[in-house]
Amino acid sequence: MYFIDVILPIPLKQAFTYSVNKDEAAFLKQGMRVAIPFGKSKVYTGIVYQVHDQPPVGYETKSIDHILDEEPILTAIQLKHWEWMAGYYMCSLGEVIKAALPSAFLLESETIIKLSSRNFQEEESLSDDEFVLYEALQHQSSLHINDARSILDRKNIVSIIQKLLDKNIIEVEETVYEQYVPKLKRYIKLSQKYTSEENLRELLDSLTRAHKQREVLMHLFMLNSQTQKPISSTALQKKSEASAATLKSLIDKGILEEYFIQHDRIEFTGEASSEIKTLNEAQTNAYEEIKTSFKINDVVLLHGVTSSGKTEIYVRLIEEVIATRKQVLYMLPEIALTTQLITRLQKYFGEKISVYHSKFSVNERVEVWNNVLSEKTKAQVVIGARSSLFLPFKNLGLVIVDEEHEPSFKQYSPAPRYNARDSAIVLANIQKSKLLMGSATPSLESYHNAKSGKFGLVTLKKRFGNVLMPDIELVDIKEKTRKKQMTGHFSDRLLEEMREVLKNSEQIILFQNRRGFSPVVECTTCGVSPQCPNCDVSLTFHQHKNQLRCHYCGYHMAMMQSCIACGSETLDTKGFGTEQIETELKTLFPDHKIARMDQDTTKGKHSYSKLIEALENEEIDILVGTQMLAKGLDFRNISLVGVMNADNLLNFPDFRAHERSFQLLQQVAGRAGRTQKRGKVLIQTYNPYHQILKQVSVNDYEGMYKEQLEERYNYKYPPFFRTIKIVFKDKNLSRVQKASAWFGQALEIQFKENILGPEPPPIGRIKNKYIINLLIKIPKKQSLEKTKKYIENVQRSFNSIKEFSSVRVNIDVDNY
DNA sequence: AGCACGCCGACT
DNA sequence: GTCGGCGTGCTC
Repeated sequence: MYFIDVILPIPLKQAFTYSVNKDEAAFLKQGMRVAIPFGKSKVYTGIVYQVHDQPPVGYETKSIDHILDEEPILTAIQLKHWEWMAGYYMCSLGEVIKAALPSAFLLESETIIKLSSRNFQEEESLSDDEFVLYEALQHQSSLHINDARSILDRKNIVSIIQKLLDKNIIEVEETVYEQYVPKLKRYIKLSQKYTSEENLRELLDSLTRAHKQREVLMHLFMLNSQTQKPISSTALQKKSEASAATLKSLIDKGILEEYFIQHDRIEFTGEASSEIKTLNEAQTNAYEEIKTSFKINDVVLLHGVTSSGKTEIYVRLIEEVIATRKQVLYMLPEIALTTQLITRLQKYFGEKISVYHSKFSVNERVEVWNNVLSEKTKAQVVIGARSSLFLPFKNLGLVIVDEEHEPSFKQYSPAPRYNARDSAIVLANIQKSKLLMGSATPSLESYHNAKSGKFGLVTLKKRFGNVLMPDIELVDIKEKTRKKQMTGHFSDRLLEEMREVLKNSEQIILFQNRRGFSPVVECTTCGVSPQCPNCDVSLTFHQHKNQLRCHYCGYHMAMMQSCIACGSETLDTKGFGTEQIETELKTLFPDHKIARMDQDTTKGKHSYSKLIEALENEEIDILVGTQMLAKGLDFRNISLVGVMNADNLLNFPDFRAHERSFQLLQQVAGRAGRTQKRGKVLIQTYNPYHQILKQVSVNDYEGMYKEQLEERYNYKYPPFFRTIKIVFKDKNLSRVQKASAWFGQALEIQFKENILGPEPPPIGRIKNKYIINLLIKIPKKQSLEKTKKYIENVQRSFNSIKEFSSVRVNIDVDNY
């Protein structure tokens, strides 16, 4: 007897054992996919973990459905990395697999209903619904379970299907199908029998009356003489201006033959056109320093101010690594994966670059995956978002984590709640590869690691081409309001600068860290503002649709005319967002082109790049936007950046709020003046004496670092303490309170004062679930391993308490 | 996580 | 009386 242990993409920690026959056992290897029956009626895709001959005790094994792969689709090294992730982030290996594999690899079964082969006569014995289904099956040979649902227009159809099954009228089948469909491209060639000159002449003579067809043939010959490559049907059609019908009739006559070749969906056809730029002195120094540092450090942090030309240094390093035939992973936050950067890299590396991120279709992802797995040159350099660290690299030489400080490298939900930057360090270590992280504003942890000698540190202080750092000015809007020098949300200083810039026909970016028109609607009579029925938040007003929306659950309703509570029509909007700034701008500068960039205006697939393009072509004078503006955009002609209100950043209830504000403001400021002229940045605030704002205005990263580090030390936060957050959710408030209190007490026995909470987060209810948090602070000298073990034990006891069985518990390791 | 099984209230 | 709501427990 032979068995395989299979990992399923579900949050269960154990592997499942299935029986296989001798041939299967000989064929199967770790990392192949198998379709297996699971539970009463499901078929899942599992990953083979181990093939062995030890029968399990205590249960009967099922046998597998079928094998899905010829070769393993993942490597032993990957599994090792994933197991580390599962252990470190306290989740199941299955959850890691679910996040790691392109969804096209993980098939699930679907129920198909068919008419039974047996003849059935007594139609009158059927109920109405049964008869409708029966009749539908007379016309269609098989039905999808969802089809059946829509035919009957009801949710629960299982009972009806069950009855039909009992009466032997229908049969059901579970089918699994491969989602990945290779893309085939059609090519045309002349049929074999016309290769001889004689036959060919005869053929052409016979076509004297069919002008169109003759034309097509002539063009085919022409194309054939021009290139050795196969002629695609689309190219031929285009050249000869023939219709698909003409082509088809030639094929039908047997004159032409069609054939298909499998193609990758994403293909870069251009050549590497640009020479890699020569580095300036500062860059060369940094480059040399990185290389020296790599000799003793596996991880190096490159701290380079905005637009100091970090990318060129990366390019040089990548070039060097791929020359040794090794693979390179270049990770970026999702938002920075703009076409701008990709085209730039393609110009250097041509078709050696593959892109991998969530905007790509499942099929495209499978192709990149397979190319990496088989070490194709076209995937020698992969540029991608956080999930690209799951790709099956075999021979990784360099990992670059750009914009290392970006919060989007951390996945919060669902599990695995991993930090891609940290996981990449482990990946590089397993792969014996070097890792370079870069940022203009490194995260405190990374900078601390570099300062304390754990990472190498290389600094780049000058902007490229000796462009000056922007001139940053703080504007006190409290005083401006008092002196009545505000027009809407614009101070006289900001307007003054804006006019100046527009006069010189240069461009302006305005930054407002809040989307929507105005977050809150409030009744000035009774003070009530409309709340989301499912979450503990106020609804926000969106002008263009004239509706109120919840950002957490998507609930929306039409904007009301009068207050729901008191009925008076004294509704006012409080706070302000990008949409309102845009509206104000239109009245202030009616002759200028104004655009807005936020989640609402960049929903469409190309809307983002369209906006960027319009900005580059200087079709936009003023761009208003959110966070998005701060990430990796590179514009020539922006000479003024305005921050509408810096305070709502600073007042965020999080231990990183100050660090984040500094980073964000620095990044936004970095958008200004990327050419010779010195850029101007105006930051409007109610509190111009805030330390962080002062530090931003004089570019004092070092000062910010020192001060924040001290605060972290005093308040026991990273990098001095690690934290693990445990989140409890339930739709019953008192039940979560009780459950979290129980859990908290159990932890306190061991960790004493290092347990914070349980306490509800600022938003205590989302999607009708009440939330309570518990935070564990772990001193450096306390073993992380043992701490997690202890938490696991507590959780085990917790799970055995029936009263708490409905409470969801999420554990988030390094929840920052 | 799904998903079936089982028990209890609102209706054709 | 059934339909369909959700709590409970299991999956090799």
